[in-house]
Amino acid sequence: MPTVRPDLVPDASLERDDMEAMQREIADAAAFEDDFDFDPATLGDPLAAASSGADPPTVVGVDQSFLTNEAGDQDRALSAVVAMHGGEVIERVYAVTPLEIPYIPGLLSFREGRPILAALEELSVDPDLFLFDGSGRIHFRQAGIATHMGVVRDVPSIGVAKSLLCGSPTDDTENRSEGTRIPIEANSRVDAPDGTLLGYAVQTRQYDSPNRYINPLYVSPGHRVGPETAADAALALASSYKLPEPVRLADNYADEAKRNLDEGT
DNA sequence: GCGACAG
DNA sequence: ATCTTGTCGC
Repeated sequence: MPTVRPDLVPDASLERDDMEAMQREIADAAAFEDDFDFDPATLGDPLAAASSGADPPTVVGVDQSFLTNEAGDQDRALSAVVAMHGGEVIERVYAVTPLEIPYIPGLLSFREGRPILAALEELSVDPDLFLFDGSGRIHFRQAGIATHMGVVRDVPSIGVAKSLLCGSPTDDTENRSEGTRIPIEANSRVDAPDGTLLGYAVQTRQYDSPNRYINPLYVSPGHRVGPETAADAALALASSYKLPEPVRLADNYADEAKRNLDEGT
């Protein structure tokens, strides 16, 4: 899994304008349609995959936690990576790297991209698909963190966000039933023609009760995955929880590794 | 000037 | 993201 586009590796020392210019380049280089080798039908049920003889893809979830120094400032990012194959965790790695810039909406990958790439260096298995905690094409310049990382490594990737950065749902997304997907289209805030399909609000889980409900996930193509497949994958990989299993476990692992480091200090 | 804003 | 107890509902 080499870095195919070293020229697009996020550089936190760039000026804002240059970061945005790079994001437009990334969006140009990205493929927002299916282009992968594995059979997407094998994503959900490992049993079906096994009996069909198809080899399920190695799916890698990525998430971050943050470490603070003595002064109480967030100065390091901890990137956690969990690799799964046929529903089983086959590898977990993490990396800690210094943080260079604050969180700025739209420029997340310039804050978290380096730590993520550092963690991916530690990974020994070959990923077939990345799942990131954040947006892909649902982004002002169609280059969210899932798109950025996917293009740099040229690995199919999907963005899974818990809230909507930009774009507009074509319908009410509140309190929908499990399995529902509502299109998210480009609006005036997005660098794409109005109405361009950017992704979906996907309801992976829902309660039965009438007086409480779960919010949807905002799923979008990162690279080499179309919007339908991105939504399909999120639904197939979410078993008992709202988040798809690879990202949920990466989430847990990021917290666990952080706790272990804090205790040793 | 006002509003919106992944993690 | 992170700081955090209790509390509501199944």
